[in-house]
Formats: sequence, C-alpha cells, structure tokens
Amino acid sequence: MNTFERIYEVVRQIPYGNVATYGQIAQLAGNRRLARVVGYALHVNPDPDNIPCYRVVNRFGEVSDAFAFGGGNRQTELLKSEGIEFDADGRVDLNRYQWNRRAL
DNA sequence: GACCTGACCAATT
DNA sequence: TAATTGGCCAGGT
Repeated sequence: MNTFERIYEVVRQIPYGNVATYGQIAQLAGNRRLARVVGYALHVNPDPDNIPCYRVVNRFGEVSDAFAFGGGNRQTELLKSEGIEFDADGRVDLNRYQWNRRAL
C-alpha cells in the first residue's frame, strides 16, 4: 500500500463531528513527519467523496489557506454543519473536536 | 532526467 | 525558552 493510500485510509476513518490534524494522520499513516505528504495527498484528493479533507486541519485547528476545494470557506461551513464550533480566530477547539483524542 | 516546491509537524540545539 | 532544520512523496518546470 502506498503512503498516499494509507493517508487516505486514515482520513476516511475520521468520524462525523470530529476533526483530525495533519500530524495525527501522519502518525497514524506511519511516520509523523509525513504530515507534509498528508497535505499533498489531500491536495490531490482523488476521492473527495470518501475522503473528507475538510475534516483535516492543521495543529492550530485552523483550516489552511489553500483549503478552498469547494469554493472559499466551504469547508468551515461543512464542519459547522457537523456541529463543530469555530472561535473568533476561525479555529476549532481541538480539545473538544479532535479525533482520537481523550474524551472518547 | 534532476531539482524545487508544496494543505505540515515534531525533535533537536 | 525560542528558533531552526529535518523528513517524507509526488508532481511540475
């Protein structure tokens, strides 16, 4: 299995109403330093239908600038639709919404 | 065919 | 304690 496929597999495992960070996905995919590759993998995003890249945020809980895959802040809209709240900085409270984190 | 860049993060000095 | 570098994969020039 290629690294990309592993990344896609991890991203696909992100449950509804939760988000994950690049580093977290990278670690689950094999190496934590793959975070960069994770970003690139989501950049190509061959299967956006099964790969909710909008649930993937950086370590600050904020979406990236080039994240506009669906048209601007579309991804934040989708996350809000899942019940995820954004603060004034446009960040997500990772302590509450980060996947695979405590409080499970 | 080779080099550089690109949605990043964590460890080390 | 803060700042820097290192590392991974693939695509584009």
